Amino acid sequence: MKLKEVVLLAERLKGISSINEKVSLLSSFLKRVDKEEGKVVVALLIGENPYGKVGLGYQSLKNLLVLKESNESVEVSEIDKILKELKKIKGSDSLYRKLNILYYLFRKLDDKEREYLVNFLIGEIKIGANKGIIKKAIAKTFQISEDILDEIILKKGDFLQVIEGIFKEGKNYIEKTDFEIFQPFSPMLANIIYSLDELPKEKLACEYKIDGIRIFLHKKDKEVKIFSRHLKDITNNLFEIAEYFSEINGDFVLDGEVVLLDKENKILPFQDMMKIISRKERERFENIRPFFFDILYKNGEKLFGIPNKERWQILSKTIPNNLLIERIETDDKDKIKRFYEESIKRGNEGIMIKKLDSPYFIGSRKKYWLKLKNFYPLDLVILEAEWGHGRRKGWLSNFLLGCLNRERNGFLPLGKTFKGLSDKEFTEITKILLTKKIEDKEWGIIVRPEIVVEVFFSEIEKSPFYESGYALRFARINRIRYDKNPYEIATIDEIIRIFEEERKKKGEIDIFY
DNA sequence: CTTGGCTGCCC
DNA sequence: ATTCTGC
DNA sequence: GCAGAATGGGCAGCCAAG
Repeated sequence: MKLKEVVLLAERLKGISSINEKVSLLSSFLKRVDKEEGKVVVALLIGENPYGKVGLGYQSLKNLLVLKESNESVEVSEIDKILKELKKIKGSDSLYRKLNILYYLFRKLDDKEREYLVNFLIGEIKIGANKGIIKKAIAKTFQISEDILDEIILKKGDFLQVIEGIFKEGKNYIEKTDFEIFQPFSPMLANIIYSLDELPKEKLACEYKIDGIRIFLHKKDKEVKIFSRHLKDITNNLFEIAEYFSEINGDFVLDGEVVLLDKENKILPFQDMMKIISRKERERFENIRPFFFDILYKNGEKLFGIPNKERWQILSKTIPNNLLIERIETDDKDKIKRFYEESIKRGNEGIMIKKLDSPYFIGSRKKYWLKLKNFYPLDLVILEAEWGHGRRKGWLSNFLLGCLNRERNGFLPLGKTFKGLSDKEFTEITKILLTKKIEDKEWGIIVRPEIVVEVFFSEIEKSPFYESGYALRFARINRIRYDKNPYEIATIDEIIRIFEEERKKKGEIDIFY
């Protein structure tokens, strides 16, 4: 199979909107793909390097795009080899050596192939045929039911590994595949809600939502491995937890969240925690603290399918109780409200709300888990706006927000947001902002600070980048305040006040014993 | 040896 | 991580 | 109801350049 054929297919897929049509085109294409090439062809289509990220982004690769066009044909198996090679290159001059390999490859390609490969390497393939569509096509090609395929992918946790297995072994692969301990799987995720009125009317589990790092802890005999939300092995970053658990009875897989505590057992702010935890080498930290809320495997038995309530009971009997997340089970909305308020008071992000009878759905965001998070409103002004890309082409779609400075005669930046506006509002705000333009830039425009927007955000962080010294976390625009002028917006003193109050709240936390 | 750009990965 | 949109 | 696209702040680590 030639690379050119894959690129051509991708181009055709881009132009098709019907899912069925995409699937049948893909399916007839995949039938022509050799057993050994299956993995790399699918990898090219979904834009995921089977050997992992190679440390090259657009800035490093852009020069390869301007080479003189050629038209030799390159086999996908050659691409496969090169991807493997790139992954191995490390150390001094590595950038040069990587680009050198790519240079010899790119010399043989035409412009379309080059553009495609660059997008592939930086993880920006967008042809409207991602894993979901490929899954349907594979199911059709190999006559496997979609549900079974789903199950296998979730159990193995690695999409391309499953694709390779199916190409090489067909239906036999399906029969012998099952969940194994130490093999990470994607986390179950939650949908956001904004008010308790959105709750289903039934008895529910509510848990504190702590602002830390999601972890999966696998243990068998004395061996422990810890994985992150994106399946990275972070055992070394959390060695204290691994050591602690290796002495606990039983084999199991746990789902939880980890934070650091200061000397008074208060949770450190997210930024401070990241500074310590993400270091490769660091001193032992006594107050590293995991909280667990789920168990998916115990002593040889998989627990994905049993109800949440039962998993919680098993979890309670498996680990020391002070490592369980704070949790209540109730159908009383007032109780939930008080639980939420208490969680916020203690400096947490909010609460998780879970259906008691729901299984653990690996890797999917369904309605069985909900999250309710705290946020603040502020009126701010737009200082700059950036042109959007892709489906946002032609709109100003990313806005630098500012607050008033102390003397009330200027504005200070607090970070950007691209969230909250509908397509219609983007059209509208683009028109308005263009009338306020001071200066054209390659990336967008600088505007007179006159458009006031109401912004919701979850937290204020210290910023080493923005002039104000602060930045908003998870900012989104709630509405355009046509009624307000820029001298009525939030001041930097207000920002600092909220920041300090938040930190004080963190000081109030004491759920440890 | 220091600085700064880029990447990957936390949220 | 959040948000909106198209299917 | 879900997947996909567009894009946020900030950290450490790695490498290139000065």
